[in-house]
Amino acid sequence: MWCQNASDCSYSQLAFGYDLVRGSQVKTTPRKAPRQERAKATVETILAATARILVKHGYDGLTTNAVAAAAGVSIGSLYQYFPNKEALVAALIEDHIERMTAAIFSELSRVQALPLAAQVRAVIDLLIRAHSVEPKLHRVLTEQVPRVGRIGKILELDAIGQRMISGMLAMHKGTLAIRDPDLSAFILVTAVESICHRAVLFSPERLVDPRFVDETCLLVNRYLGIAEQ
Amino acid sequence: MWCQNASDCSYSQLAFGYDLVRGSQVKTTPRKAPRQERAKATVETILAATARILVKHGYDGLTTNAVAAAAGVSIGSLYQYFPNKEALVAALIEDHIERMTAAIFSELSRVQALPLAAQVRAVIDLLIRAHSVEPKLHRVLTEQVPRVGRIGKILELDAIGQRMISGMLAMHKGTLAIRDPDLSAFILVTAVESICHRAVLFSPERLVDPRFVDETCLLVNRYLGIAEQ
Amino acid sequence: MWCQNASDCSYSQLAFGYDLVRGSQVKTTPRKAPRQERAKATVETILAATARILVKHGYDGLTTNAVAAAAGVSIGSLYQYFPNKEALVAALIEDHIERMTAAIFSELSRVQALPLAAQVRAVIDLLIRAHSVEPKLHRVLTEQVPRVGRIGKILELDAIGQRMISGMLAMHKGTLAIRDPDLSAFILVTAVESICHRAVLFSPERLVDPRFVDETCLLVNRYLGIAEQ
Amino acid sequence: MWCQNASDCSYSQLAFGYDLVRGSQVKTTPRKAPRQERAKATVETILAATARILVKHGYDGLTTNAVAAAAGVSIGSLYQYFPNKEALVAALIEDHIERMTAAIFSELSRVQALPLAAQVRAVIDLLIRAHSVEPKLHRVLTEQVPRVGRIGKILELDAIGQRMISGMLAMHKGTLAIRDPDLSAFILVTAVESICHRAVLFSPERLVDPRFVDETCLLVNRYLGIAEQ
DNA sequence: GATGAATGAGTCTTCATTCAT
DNA sequence: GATGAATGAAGACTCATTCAT
Repeated sequence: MWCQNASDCSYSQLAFGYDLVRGSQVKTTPRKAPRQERAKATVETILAATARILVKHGYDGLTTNAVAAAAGVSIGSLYQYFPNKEALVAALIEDHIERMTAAIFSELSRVQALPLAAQVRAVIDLLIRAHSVEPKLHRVLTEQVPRVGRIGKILELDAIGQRMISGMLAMHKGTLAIRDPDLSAFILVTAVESICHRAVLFSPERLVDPRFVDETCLLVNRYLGIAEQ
Repeated sequence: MWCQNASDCSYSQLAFGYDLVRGSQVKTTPRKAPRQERAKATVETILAATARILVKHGYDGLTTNAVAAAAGVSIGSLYQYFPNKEALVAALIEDHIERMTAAIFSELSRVQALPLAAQVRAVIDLLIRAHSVEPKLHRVLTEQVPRVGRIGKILELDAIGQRMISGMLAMHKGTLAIRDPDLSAFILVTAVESICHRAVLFSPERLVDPRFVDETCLLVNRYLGIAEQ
Repeated sequence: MWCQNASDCSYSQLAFGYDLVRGSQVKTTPRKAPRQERAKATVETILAATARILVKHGYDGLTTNAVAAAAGVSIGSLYQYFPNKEALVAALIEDHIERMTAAIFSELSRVQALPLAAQVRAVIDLLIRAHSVEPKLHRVLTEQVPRVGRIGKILELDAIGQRMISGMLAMHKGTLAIRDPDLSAFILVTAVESICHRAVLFSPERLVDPRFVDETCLLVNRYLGIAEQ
Repeated sequence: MWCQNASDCSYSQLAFGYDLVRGSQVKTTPRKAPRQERAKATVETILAATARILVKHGYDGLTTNAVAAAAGVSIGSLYQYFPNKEALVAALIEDHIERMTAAIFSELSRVQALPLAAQVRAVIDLLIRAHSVEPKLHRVLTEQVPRVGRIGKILELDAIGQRMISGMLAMHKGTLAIRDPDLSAFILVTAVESICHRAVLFSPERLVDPRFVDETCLLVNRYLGIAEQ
């Protein structure tokens, strides 16, 4: 027998479930806000260095000492503002999310005035642009950092998107070929989001081809039964 | 026929750029193949322990000593079969991929005999089943281990899928409402794959709803212009 | 009279071997005396904060930054008055000793006028009161800070006491049942001091029982052959 | 005003109380027992080095790296057997207490057969011998390590002693000049224990003088009303 | 083949102290 | 005088890996 302890033994029998490694309980709130200009600059430098290292060496290559060195700052200074390593990444994520949401929401009201087909295209454009904010960093952040727990924020964004789209679908239920706005929203948001994500990160050459967006619009329009222009 | 068998679509020929962070140069090939039955069992035990720990404590909680202990094996024995830590994970990934591909390819020939609409549904079913093989482990493997480089393998599965679907679309180009089989394959595979992935990992409640698969089929059918039954 | 006043029994002349671990050579003399009223207040605040932290977090929890923060003073200001961390504790000890000795010596002249048996009781009362000055702080100071070297001062108080008592015993040698005043002083001071110390710190419930002091007097009186009243 | 926060502000008002710095919650149980002879030797060496450093540099001079170096062992080896620094000290204390109690209890039955006056002398002799086991280490352990919490063990010893003496006094209540065996036990144990403690640690020259023990016996005998031989 | 004791480079983190503003 | 940003030496602890038995 190749198994020692009785509890959830064979890995082929691993229970079905979703809570992975309970989010590290470490507090990641910044230790103190920089008051003087000098300090603000220091914090900026540190975060920039963190991003650089994250992109270049991945999460595992991220050490506080390396960050401090890359930032040209003493390790002590780093810890004046960030209580621990995760806090660095958390701050970066916070920042990144803010930029992405800004990229999206700043345009959103303008989009809502458009006819449906134009809305679809506009949203896809926005998503691509949002994913293009700092693609390399975005990739590391999404692929390697779920441990920080803070990544939940990114998932929340998806949830928000789903709710918005769901609401919108419900509004146009009469005109659209759908039954369950919620379900359709899940499918659409997931599909479009991951198409944009992968295009930006793994097939940037597709982005220059105008047919790429066209085709993605087609996917959505045909599914919803929106007349193609 | 758009794909003969699993082996000639071998992902070892694909060069899709998934290697992030200069792939750790560490050799991960098993140190020696276990000859005796006893040795084979040992290797199994070790891999099972690796999976258990990975699921329970995440990649960061994975230590060779912990694996050895959990496997009830001395650390020395572990290193007899695996040259380093990465090799453990690599072997697990290899294993996992094999199971997933097996889940898919074992049924594929049967699928190819079906009419188009039925094929779509069958493939989606297969994908869901494949993602359900070991969901927790699958999640850890996809979310936390891209560093091993070897994880690219999992993503390459997508590339295989794209080639297959692209070939299939090209074959039916006349009947389908598409222009660029390659582009459409990218869009479809990405969309469907991520829908299955997220459903299995984050919304398992959706899986029990039969409308979920229906709706995903709709997405594909409408996009391709396949008549709904 | 066996002791004129506090100052001529000054413990600065005693050389009782209490210095454990080569006494840290750090100078602990205050950096500069606060001239202005405001500065005096600052010093007070800092010392108060030091005491608070010492009591709450122990010697190991005492950090200069924490003291400054607790005192509502910048770390820079702290170093304006105290050259280093030890100096903080040293000042506190100085302070504490002064209070304890004050508690004792202020009453001493009054005590010396009493008959022997009453003197014994009065001294024991004084000791208890002295140990009760700031019991928590006293405990931290005696249990955790011998390293500062300066703490020896607290122990030297015992030596003062021994000299005083030795002198007194010598004076009454005729009437008392003792042979070696020095030896008897050592025994008595050690015994009574530790009884008071432990009662205050570990068995405060004993203090409210009047028989506690009675019994301690008995120990002394019977040993010395003083008639019980 | 020199005080910032309202809660327990002025240190002259510090509340009366006895729980000092809640005992560090760190687990100090040895990480694994050494199985091979080689390992046992390693553990011994490490503890010996710990004692040496403790005596020479005090608790604050005790660093795990220093211990490892002094033991001629890698830092890793140290951590194989001791989960943290406190564990080192805890083990040492455990050891020390065992030796002290052994020194006392091995003789105790023999003592109980003696007449009262002889018992007193015998117990005092035992206490002195117990305190002489490793005086320097004993001093560091009692003066500087209360933080480890484990020191509570030493206090427990006192409590045990008090109960024993209390019981004994109760038995002879008729012959002895005492009222409250419990109170008298507290006084006697505290007095005699600290006399032995201080004599051994600070006045070893007294130990060679036979009158020292005589006089300590006198203190006890006269207090209890035991006839001097 | 198996064992597990030993290794030590490498990380995170703290905190006393300085010094430019 | 006061401030608080910056420093960096130092210390606790981990874990992949080796190797003598």
